[in-house]
Amino acid sequence: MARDYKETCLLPKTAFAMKGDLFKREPQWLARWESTGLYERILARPTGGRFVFHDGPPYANGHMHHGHVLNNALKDFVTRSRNLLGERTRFIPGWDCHGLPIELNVDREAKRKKENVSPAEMRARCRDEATKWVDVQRTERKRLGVLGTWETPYLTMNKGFEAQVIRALRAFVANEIVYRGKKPVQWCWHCRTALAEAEVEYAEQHVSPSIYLKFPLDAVSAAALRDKLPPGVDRVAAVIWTTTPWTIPANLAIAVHPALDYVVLRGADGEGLLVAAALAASVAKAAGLDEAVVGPSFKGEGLVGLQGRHPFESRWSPIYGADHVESGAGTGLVHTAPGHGRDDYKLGLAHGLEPYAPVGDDGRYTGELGDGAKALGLEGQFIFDANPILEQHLASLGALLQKPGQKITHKYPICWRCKNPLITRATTQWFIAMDEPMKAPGFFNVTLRERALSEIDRLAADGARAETEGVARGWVPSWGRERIRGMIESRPDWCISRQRIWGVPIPAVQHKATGEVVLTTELLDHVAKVFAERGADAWYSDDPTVLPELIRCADGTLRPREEFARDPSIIDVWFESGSSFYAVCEPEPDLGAKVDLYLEGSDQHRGWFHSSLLVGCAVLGEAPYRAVLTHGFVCDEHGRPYSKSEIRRRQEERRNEIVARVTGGEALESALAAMRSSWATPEKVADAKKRLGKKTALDDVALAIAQDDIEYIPPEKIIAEQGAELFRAWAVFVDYENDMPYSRAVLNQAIDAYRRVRNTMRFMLGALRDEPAPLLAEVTLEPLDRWALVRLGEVLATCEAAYRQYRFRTVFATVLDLCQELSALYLDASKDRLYNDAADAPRRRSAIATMQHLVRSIATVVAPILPFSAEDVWDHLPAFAGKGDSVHLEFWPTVPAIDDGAALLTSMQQIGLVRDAVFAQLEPVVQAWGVEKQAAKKAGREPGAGEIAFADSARIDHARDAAVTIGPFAEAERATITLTDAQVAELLGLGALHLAPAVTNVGARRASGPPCDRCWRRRGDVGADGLCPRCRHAVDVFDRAAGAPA
RNA sequence: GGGCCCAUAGCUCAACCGGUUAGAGCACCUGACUUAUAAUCGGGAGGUUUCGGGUUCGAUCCCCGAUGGGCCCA
Repeated sequence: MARDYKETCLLPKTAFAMKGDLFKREPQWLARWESTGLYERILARPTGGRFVFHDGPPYANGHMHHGHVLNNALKDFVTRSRNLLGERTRFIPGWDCHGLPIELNVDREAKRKKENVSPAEMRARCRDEATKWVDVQRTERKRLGVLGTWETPYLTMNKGFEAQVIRALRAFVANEIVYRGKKPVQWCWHCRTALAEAEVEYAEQHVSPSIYLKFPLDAVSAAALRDKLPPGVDRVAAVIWTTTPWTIPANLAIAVHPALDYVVLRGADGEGLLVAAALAASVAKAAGLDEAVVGPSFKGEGLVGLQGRHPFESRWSPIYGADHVESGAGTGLVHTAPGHGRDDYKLGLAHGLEPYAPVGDDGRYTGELGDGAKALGLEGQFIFDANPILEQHLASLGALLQKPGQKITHKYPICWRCKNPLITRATTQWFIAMDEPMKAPGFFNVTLRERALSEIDRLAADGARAETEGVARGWVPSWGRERIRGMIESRPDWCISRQRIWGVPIPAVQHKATGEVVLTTELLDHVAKVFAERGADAWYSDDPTVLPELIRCADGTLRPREEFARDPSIIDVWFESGSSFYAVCEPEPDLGAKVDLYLEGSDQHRGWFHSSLLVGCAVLGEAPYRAVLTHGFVCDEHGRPYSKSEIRRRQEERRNEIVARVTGGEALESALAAMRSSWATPEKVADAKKRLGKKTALDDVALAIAQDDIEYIPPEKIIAEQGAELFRAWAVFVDYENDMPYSRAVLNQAIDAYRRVRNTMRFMLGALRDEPAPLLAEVTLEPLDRWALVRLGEVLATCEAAYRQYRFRTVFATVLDLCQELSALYLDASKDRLYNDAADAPRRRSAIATMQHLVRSIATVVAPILPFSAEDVWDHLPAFAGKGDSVHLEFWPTVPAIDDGAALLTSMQQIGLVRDAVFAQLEPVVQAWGVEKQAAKKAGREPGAGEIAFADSARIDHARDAAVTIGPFAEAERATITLTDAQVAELLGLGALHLAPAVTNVGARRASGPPCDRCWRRRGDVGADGLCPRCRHAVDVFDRAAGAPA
């Protein structure tokens, strides 16, 4: 019996596991990186440049959700890749700690315990609450593998940060664009505070009253419309439509669009109803009229200057022209209460109307109400409770066009925190003027809005320039410009005050006697110093030294601080986070106020990017960032936002559908099939039916199916069960510029891609067999190896460019592509020399030197994306000169120049064509062999009894048994292939290949001679011992090394 | 209702300026191998580029409109 030569073959050998077991092992790497000070060591490396990245602070409340995790993964890709490319990049994580959600949590807890808490104590509790969540989120963010200064993050509640916020505010004051004014703001009567734009949410299905209300025109006004009346009409009323009857007591005017067409509609009892022509029919319908009889139409400008009588107050509501009036819904005449609406306010401002808002902090009417409303007993009444009272009253006055009690379901603003409906209410607040010239030296009297807009454009222009250099700067993607521009263009003045406790106080003071309010740079300078030492809590202490001894009033007189009271408002948290570049980066000589990159979700065009831009423009005179990169949102496979509540809603929807179909008589299978359930495998259906048979309620079974079908996979579950690396692989597998699909199926695809890379690395590590490999310079490279290195060079160039443009997907896809190509071609073709050549054979040395270089380079390239696995590879990569203890200490890999690189690429391109032709020809043969083998197995006989005929009738079991002749080749084409026929044959896994210009097609026959017992190749040179000379030599070498001849 | 964006194979993504027959991978079907084996290699099928118009010699790409979806606002 022949010797089993398997042990003499140098088969792959490595301790690098096929299975990552990442979830178990990641914490070990994290611990190691921390204990060896990896982050500091990365930064300590000598580099040519530096890159300033600035973390946008997540809110320190609750656990991290998918969006946060994605965002953190992308940020880590940035930090790690810039460091890899030789730009020293720090990552200082931060948290947004002040603000309403935390305060409300603490408040709720205090109320539950019926405690009366002082502001100072309240703030202390809020600080504890914020600290608690910072700790939770820090653990979660670190677990993802994000590298950074986790022990010294920046917190907006830190003393130094608070002081810098005051200094940022100082810059606005110095620019003379901070003012106090009464303006309508979005107000939450429950939380008793004004809300920022970003704090407002919208309820989709809010139910409001819907009333059409008549304002009878005075005699003069009616006379002006005399020739517009339809027959049978003798008097006219303007008709408005509103969903907020509670604002009627504050009505001061009616708005029409000057360019819109209006008509008088004949109402009941000969009353004329003034409405927009386009809406006459719908108003008639609402009023219960059988038909819409109208007079001649006329432009709205003809109405300007007329007036209607308020239904229950003794005053007139003048009609004004306004562009915001629309003809899409309502009546085309808009009820205007300048104290309760933004457009209303603007219109009132233009015509000298007060922002009249007789509603208090708590949403109850105040004594400012008119006599008519007071007579109704509305004073002290909660406004939403007043709606039906008002409606009833208006109906009794005959002022309503429709029957009372009509409702409308529409989208309505609600408080982000308590979810109660918001109201618009004029209050006294601190504002930053968007359109006042900035007066500080160096700001050239440009308004904040103008400066912000010009900065947006400057960034865009710079981005376009950078693009031609293959770098990403400015707005990335470029439509970010359009988006933020629209917002800055149309935004109102910035309301920066909030009537809450947990935040940075607005350090203004009010003179107790005169009522004068003071907010000066002098005052702010003093307070900033105090906050820097003692924190903003000082504002809430009794200590008088928080204020300067003497405070300068507007007339220049200095008054003692005892005469002043401190402003109880705090600053909008968006102002704080918008100042983060100033608080975190500006003071560090290593960083500076100009940040290279901000990276957040596209919602931050209104949030952090926006507030940072405004603060930057008033503090620095320019945008604080050079590039703004945005990502989309995590969605399910239908493109819907991926959140726990959304998924639960869809699960219930699905359950209901299942229940409805089954109770409707449909069989479970067909119901599921009709619903295209991916879940409905026969086994599962059978199981479900069994459960139904056991009298489990249909509801429960259906819900179980739905929950299985539409699965909610929290990020911590992926991380705990599969590893953070796989979440990172997902993040890089989908396109973050758009919405990112997230589901079990997509995750599995990302995991498969990851495995592909991992296995390719594993094979090459196996080829190295845990032994140091020769360096490239120490071997004579085979053409195939030179080709692999040329390909590596191409991949490195692509990946470097991609990293510079934050196209992480491209990096991963390119590496994955290389792995596929190496696996199918290069590695497959190298197996023979790796396994069967003698250990020190030049061909084999060439291969392992190349593979060592490939592994090392690929691990380094993917390290920013897959830091754990890259480190795993590095750990298993045999030592070489200059090898550091972590892949993350590496710089961007290089490849030696390959002289005949271009020729090799051309060759491989040609060989690709040859390959396609050969495999296509061989396929039916191999296929037939497979069929024969299975038939033989079934019949219980040896395969091959019926010979597979091909070409010269010799059987071909495997491609390596085939000797192929392929043509036609022009001599010129053949000349572009710089490899020999034997080399090409090996590359394709063929026994032999002859590229013959003269032949007109592909021909294959069985390679001649018996196969070598060891390497199984038919080369026609097998000796009497059953081995080819190459294997004979290899076995001799092996035996000599083993010291024992067989 | 408004601003910005997205739509290519069952899924995730490609396709330089408008230019040959729209490409990969996964999944699917199928074969090989047992010397990468919870691995690897070969082959196959799969597209009216969401729909409707327009510009052009030529449109996935440019323009207009519709539909569906997202973010932000009202």
